[in-house]
Amino acid sequence: MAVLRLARRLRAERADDSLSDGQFAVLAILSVHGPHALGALAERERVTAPSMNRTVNCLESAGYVRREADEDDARRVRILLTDAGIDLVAETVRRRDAWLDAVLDSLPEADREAVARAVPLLEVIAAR
Amino acid sequence: MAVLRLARRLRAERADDSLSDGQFAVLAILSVHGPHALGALAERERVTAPSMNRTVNCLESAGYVRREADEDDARRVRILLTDAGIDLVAETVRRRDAWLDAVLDSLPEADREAVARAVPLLEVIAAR
DNA sequence: TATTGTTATACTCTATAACTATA
DNA sequence: TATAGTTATAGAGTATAACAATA
Repeated sequence: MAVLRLARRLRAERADDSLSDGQFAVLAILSVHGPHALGALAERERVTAPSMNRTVNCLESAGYVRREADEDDARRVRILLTDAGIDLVAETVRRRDAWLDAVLDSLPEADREAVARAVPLLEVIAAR
Repeated sequence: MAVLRLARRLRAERADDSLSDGQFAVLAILSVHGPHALGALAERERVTAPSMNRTVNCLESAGYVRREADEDDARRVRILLTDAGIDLVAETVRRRDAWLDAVLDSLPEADREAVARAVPLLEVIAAR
């Protein structure tokens, strides 16, 4: 329950309220893992290709991603962040970090260490 | 990121795939905090009254909640879990616990303790 | 013939506005 | 007149089915 509640709180801290969670998730993937084909994005987010196509269209209209032709296979497209997309991700990370920093600063040092020790374990659990 | 990912993984462990996250959240509230008026449910979940009304209608049709007239104020309704709703919450909790138990069992004792120490801190952080 | 991306269409969830009944 | 709940209608987001281009 604590994890579900905190996730909800974190999602509220974003840099552009006009974008949905799913749209942000795509920007985050592109930021961390680099350019993707449409199908690869759909698979990572576990949505259908048409659904991801719509999400990418929205992000493209907003100027946060662009499509490039794939050099080797003309059927495929490369979807990548624009400069505006890179900035938006950085700003959102900055806001979340700022919020978390403020909360963590209010905790005693021992509690901060306890949280820090648990984070890699949560990563392991989520990966299962 | 770890929290967001784990929350997503946990939401996947449910006892009835035909119900949405929002519908489950209402069952969880009724289970933990008892019967609620429609407006109180809407406020807790931060959705509008019409939206919550629809959610409650779905849960009522599915047989998981029922409406009772409020004794003191004829405008209000009491929304509460049916026996089937109580069972569904218990089964979902059981499944999530079983999944978490299996994952935690694979960790060394020191890691389990580290996770246990962090949980109340995540509660505190999420409450901010 | 299979694969990648796209378009067409429908369904779910949420929202705002308007309505009913009680206080 | 204000409040609690409901109904009517519209806007996102996702899904399946069908289509176009390429391998």
